[in-house]
Formats: sequence, structure tokens, C-alpha cells
Amino acid sequence: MSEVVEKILRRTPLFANLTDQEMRALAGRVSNQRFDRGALLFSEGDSCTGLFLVASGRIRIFKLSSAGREQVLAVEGPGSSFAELPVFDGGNYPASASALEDAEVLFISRKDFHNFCREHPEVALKVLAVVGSRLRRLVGIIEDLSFTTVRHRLIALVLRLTQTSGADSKEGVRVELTKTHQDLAAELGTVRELVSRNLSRLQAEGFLIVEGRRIVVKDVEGLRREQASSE
Amino acid sequence: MSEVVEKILRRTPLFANLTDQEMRALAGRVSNQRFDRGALLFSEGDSCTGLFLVASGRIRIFKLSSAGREQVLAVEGPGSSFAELPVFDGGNYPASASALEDAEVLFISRKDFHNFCREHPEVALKVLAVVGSRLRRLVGIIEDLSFTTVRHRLIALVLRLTQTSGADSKEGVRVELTKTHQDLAAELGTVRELVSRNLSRLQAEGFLIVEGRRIVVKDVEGLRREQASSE
DNA sequence: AGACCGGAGTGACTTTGGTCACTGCCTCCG
DNA sequence: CGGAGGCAGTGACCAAAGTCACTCCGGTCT
Repeated sequence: MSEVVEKILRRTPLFANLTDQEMRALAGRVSNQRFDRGALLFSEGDSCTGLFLVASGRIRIFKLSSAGREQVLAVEGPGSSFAELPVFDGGNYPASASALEDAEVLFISRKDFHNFCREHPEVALKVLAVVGSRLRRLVGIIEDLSFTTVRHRLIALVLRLTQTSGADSKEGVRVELTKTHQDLAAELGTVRELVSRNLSRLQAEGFLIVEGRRIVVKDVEGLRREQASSE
Repeated sequence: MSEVVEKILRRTPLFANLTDQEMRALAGRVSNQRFDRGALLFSEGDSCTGLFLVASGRIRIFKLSSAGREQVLAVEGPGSSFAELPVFDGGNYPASASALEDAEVLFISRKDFHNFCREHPEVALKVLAVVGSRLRRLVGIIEDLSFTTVRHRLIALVLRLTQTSGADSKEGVRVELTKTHQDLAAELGTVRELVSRNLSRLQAEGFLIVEGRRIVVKDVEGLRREQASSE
């Protein structure tokens, strides 16, 4: 197992450039967990036991409202760490985490990671950098929620997908929605119905075609203009 | 000047328990700036030159939308640091900062602070703790924006004020709004008019009395119940 | 095949948020 | 003293967000 763990550690930016020896020391303290799709890794308010690293699959970090609505804060893929922060400020997890797909996750206990950072100042600085980008993302979410509409956010999400996983075809850029409308709603900070309606409206306006869980974007430029005009 | 600077540094949690010698080394690298009420310390997108510490006054960190609306992310008082993060991830400031009151601020350049953290791993860990609570606050803002109404947030703000700066009187708890409705709106993520209207409504419902820029909360328990019922 | 279930689409409606325009009220200042 | 400018309150709208209730569809389990 240890070699596998080391391979994964190498791939995570946090630990990318440790010496072999340091790596081995760290790997020894790491445990390995599996989660089925949909499983809960921890809930908001749980006391923080340590740091997680994603080995495979994707993990969704989210808030749950008392009315049952969800707001996604981040989705972390292989190589990403999460829950770094409660490790340091000693508080509880501020949000919940669940597996978006079957996932493998590495785990380092609070104490072990703490000590490791103390011995390796560069790692602490790396953590700060990672946390910095996390903070930027949160600020971005706040900006979106505070200043824009669901329509705007949906367009942004579609455009992002065309860039990251779009496939050109005769009629436009083909994009797979891997998730349900429910999931999309949680990412956009709204409810299922509004996702559905707004997608329909974009189709009616000729920007894209909805084919079940696949979308063909016919007018990428048009969407860009739409988005820019409401900013 | 150096002694004054040291006194302030002692008061900021980040550097509270350095040795005298370390403190002197740090103090030598710190510069001192004054800002008038309303002055801009930096704007979103500016490249990050270093870390700030508040010596006196309060600093407002906020986002500005293209439509001219503001969303406050944090208000930092004496002893707090801000803009720690861009220092480490090398990016630009993700938000703007202005002085809510006349303020004195200490400044440490990116490079100096970076080096200092490298030499003093405990400081890096402290920074992580500070950043952790910052992240918690941002998550709280997201939660509020995504799940609650303006009314709810306003009630929460009033209740917070009664606790931190409320003065009991015959008719209820007296609270000073030091800021304009415009400012409150920016903190709540809405517009001036809604603050005004919601305050009026709370008054009509008998929870409080508005007397210019002062509020007398007549029914703290009632407000608590209102808030709980919509969560 | 039939039953069931989760996801999706949608009509009708309510509530909330936001905009515009205007009024009135201070306070500061020439 | 009188005007200017900033802040606050409000009525009349309008648009976006959210709710409820239902239908439809496609897969899958038995």
C-alpha cells in the first residue's frame, strides 16, 4: 500500500516536492478510506479530526439549510486537499462533505499534520497558498450570490463546462451534465425548478439545445455577450 | 516610533508571543500609514504588495459590483490583520479595502513577511489559524446570502449589536447605528431602500423603535423567535 | 408486463428583492 | 439667512426567486 500512497502524495501540490525520506515519513502516517457515491465524509459541526486528500473521485463540500436546501462551496478532485483549515484553528468543520462519485481518500490526523507542518515550514507556506485560492473561490461565490441572477450564474457554469469538457460538433459545442438539476441547483445556490426553467429559456432564445442530460451550445459568443451585459 | 509599533504588534494575535528580540527585528521592517475616513487602502485587482495590521480605526473589506453595489466581506478593528492571503498565493487582492473611520495601519511588505514566516514556523501556523476564522466568516456570509432573506439578516445584525454594544434602558435595549443605511445595506448584501423598509416594518410589528440613527429594541426575545422561525 | 421511483418540465401563484422617482429633513457653509 | 448636499422614508412598479402541485418520462426491480 505504501507505494500507492506515496504516488498519490506526489501528485498533490501540497507535498509535491518533499524528499523521498520526508515522503516516507509522511506516508506512514496516512490512512486510506473508501466512500461510495453519495456517502457522507463528515457533517457540518463535527469536530475536526484531520485533513483529507482526494486520491480518486470527486468530493463535494456543501452547506445544508434547515429547509433542506444545499449550497455547494467547492468540488475537489484528485490531488486536492480539503478541510485544511479546521485543522489549524481547532474549530469544527464549517460545512459537510460527501462523495459525488465513488471515491478514495487519504486522511492525516490533525496532530500528525500539525507536527509535520511545524517540522517543515515550507509545507505550512504551501498550505497557505492552497487556502488562499480557496478563499478566492469563496469570495467569488459571495460575489455571484450578491450581485448576479440565477440566469447569469447558469450561463457562467455552462460556459465553464464548454471550456473544460466541451466537444465540438457540427451544430455547436456538446457538453455533458454529469449531474442532476438538483445538483446544479445546489452549485448555483437556487432550486431545481429554476435550473430547469432557465435552461428552457436559454433554449427558447436559441443559445443552446437541451437533449436530456446533454447540452449543445449553439451560440457560445451569444452567451458570453449575455453574461457580460448583466455584469 | 519603534516602541509604539512594538506595542501594537504585541496586541495583534499573530505576533503576540514573540521574544523581545524577534519583535524588534520585525518592528524594524514595519511601516506606518494613516488613512482618512473613507480613504481607499487598495482596490480589488491591485497587485498585492504586503500585509496590513490595524493599529486604530476600522477597515472595511468589500467587493464592488459593476452596477455600483457593495458587499462587505469583513470589518477589521485594531489588532486584526488583513490581506494575509494574497501574500502567500501571489495573486492580486480579491477585494477592496477602505477606512470606515480615520485609521492607522501598519504595513509589512510581502517579501519581509514571507521571510519572517519561513524563519518562524509558529507564525505561519498562527496565520493559518487567523485565516481559518476568516474562512469561517466567509462561509457564514454565503450561508446567509443563499438561505436567508434581508429581513432575517437585518434581525441578526440588530441582535448582534444589542449584544456587543447595547445599553439597557427603561424601554428596551438602546443601540447606536454608527453607520448609514447605505453601509448597512452593503453589509447585508442588499440596497438602502430595503434596509429602510425592513426597519420600518420591524417597528410597525412592535419589535423596536427607530429614532434616527438610534434604535431601541423593545422585544429582544421576539426578534430571536422571528429569526429562529425562518431558519 | 406492471409497479415504482427518481428526475425533469411546467403552469399558476406568492413573496422577496430591487428600481425609480420624489419628498422631507438635517447640517454645514457661504 | 438661504441654499446645497447627504441621508432617510415611501409609494408605485417590475423582475427575479421560490413554492406547490401536477404530469411525464425512462429505467429497473420483481
